[in-house]
Amino acid sequence: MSSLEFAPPKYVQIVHAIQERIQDGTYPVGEKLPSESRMVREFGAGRSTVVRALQILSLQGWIEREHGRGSFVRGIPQVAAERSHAGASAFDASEDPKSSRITNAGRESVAGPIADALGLPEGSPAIMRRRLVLIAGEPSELVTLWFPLDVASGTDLDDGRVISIGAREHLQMVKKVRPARITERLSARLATEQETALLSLDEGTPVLGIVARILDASDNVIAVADVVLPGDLHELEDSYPAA
Amino acid sequence: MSSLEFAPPKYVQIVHAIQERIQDGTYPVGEKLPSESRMVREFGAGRSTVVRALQILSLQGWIEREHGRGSFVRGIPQVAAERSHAGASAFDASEDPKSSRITNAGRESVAGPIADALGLPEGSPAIMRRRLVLIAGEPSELVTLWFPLDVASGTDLDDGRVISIGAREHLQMVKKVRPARITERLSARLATEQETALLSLDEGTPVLGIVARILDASDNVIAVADVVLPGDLHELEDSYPAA
DNA sequence: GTCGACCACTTGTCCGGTCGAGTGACCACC
DNA sequence: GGTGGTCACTCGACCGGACAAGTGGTCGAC
Repeated sequence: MSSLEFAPPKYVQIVHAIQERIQDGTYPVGEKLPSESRMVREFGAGRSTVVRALQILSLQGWIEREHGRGSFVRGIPQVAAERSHAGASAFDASEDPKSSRITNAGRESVAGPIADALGLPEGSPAIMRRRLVLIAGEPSELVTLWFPLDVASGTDLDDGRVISIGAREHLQMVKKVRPARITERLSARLATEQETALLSLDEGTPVLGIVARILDASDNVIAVADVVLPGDLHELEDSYPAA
Repeated sequence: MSSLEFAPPKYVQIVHAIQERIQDGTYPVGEKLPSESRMVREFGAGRSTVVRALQILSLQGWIEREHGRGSFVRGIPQVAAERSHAGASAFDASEDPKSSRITNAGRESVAGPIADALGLPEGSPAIMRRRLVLIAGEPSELVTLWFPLDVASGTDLDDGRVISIGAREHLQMVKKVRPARITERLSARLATEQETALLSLDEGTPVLGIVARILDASDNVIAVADVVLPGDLHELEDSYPAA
């Protein structure tokens, strides 16, 4: 197979060329790019092809286009450091016996924020699956996944044995449900007695508590992830543009 | 002035028309949109104008385009509920005496995470501006803004009097600095003695601690916001797509 | 029933052209 | 020195055309 078969479209080639020149300093931050008509000549392309490339670079944050003035280098866009989305991670994780342990699984009654998150009345039954995440063999995080009965029926989620592919994959495979969106609530509180015991914490240790609802495309709850992160072990990071 | 002067570009009109039809059910979710050439005829536009509109709708998540098949309705994109960005809010807020009180302001030495965040050696001087946020007259949040000396010079930030427009506007006006990006670190910890006193907390109260770096377009730190949210009063919310 | 060819339809890429709107520099006039 | 007009340059919107690549249905041959 000839390498010609894999040539990206011209507009993509222009995007890449300009990105490289910004990265290697040929086009310094704050400076003006060559005009569209110069680029037309340089790249041997049509103007709208060049414009298409420039519009993509503008959308991505590499450059800024000003009507009547030209295009200016903004710089290498900082890829928004993807916030460690604790809820998503908890739901997505595979169950590796080297780094986690299923503490229990089965049918339980829901209460408080979990009942709210599942949209069930207090005391309703749901399927619960709890695991302790270990780092270097030490308890680091407690994750409890909750599933509505109808979602969990026909799966192994209520069984204490390891599902090595993890709950999400298992659910997708067996029930064909796909998560579309996740909403999280996050607070600082003191660890409960149970959490203190399972996580081997000191009495009165502050934790980050995260309750994440895992929703499908129709906004039905397919799972709730209850994540407990001891304050002295965990810090969440986030990065976003200023308005 | 004739209303014609405010007519949006044609491609924007097409975007809006299609959005409305998706919203009112004319184009149901999952169904196929009319082809490009049909739209050319309907909207009396050029094909590339129609394509431009469709590409925007695709980028926004309203539709999905498949080569050789057509365009399909995805649905009304869930606007990611903007996470309450505590760091940004803290930096942006105006200083309204009805809802906040400046507790102190002036030159201080930096230490620990604040020194790190400012990129200064331990013990270096910086300008500090602390305010207590009140809700219904009760202490609710403690915000300490830190500024490098060079950034704060020539401003009123080290003065305890109220800057009603807020630190950010003041800084932008006086020093022409513009924030471009914000990075946050967030943890659960116990309130310090000072925080306990200022916020009228019980001993040993867990708080959400947020240290936000406010960066300009060249990634220089223009401010650090140190935000303390008592756990029993505050909960952060976030919403994001599942991968 | 299966497979391949053909066809109509569809989107993807690319080109070239025109006109409008905006910017900044320069020059003439007051 | 200030103001207004002009000009060259620049990007924004829009059009039309051509060819490539992909999809799905139909039909004929085996």
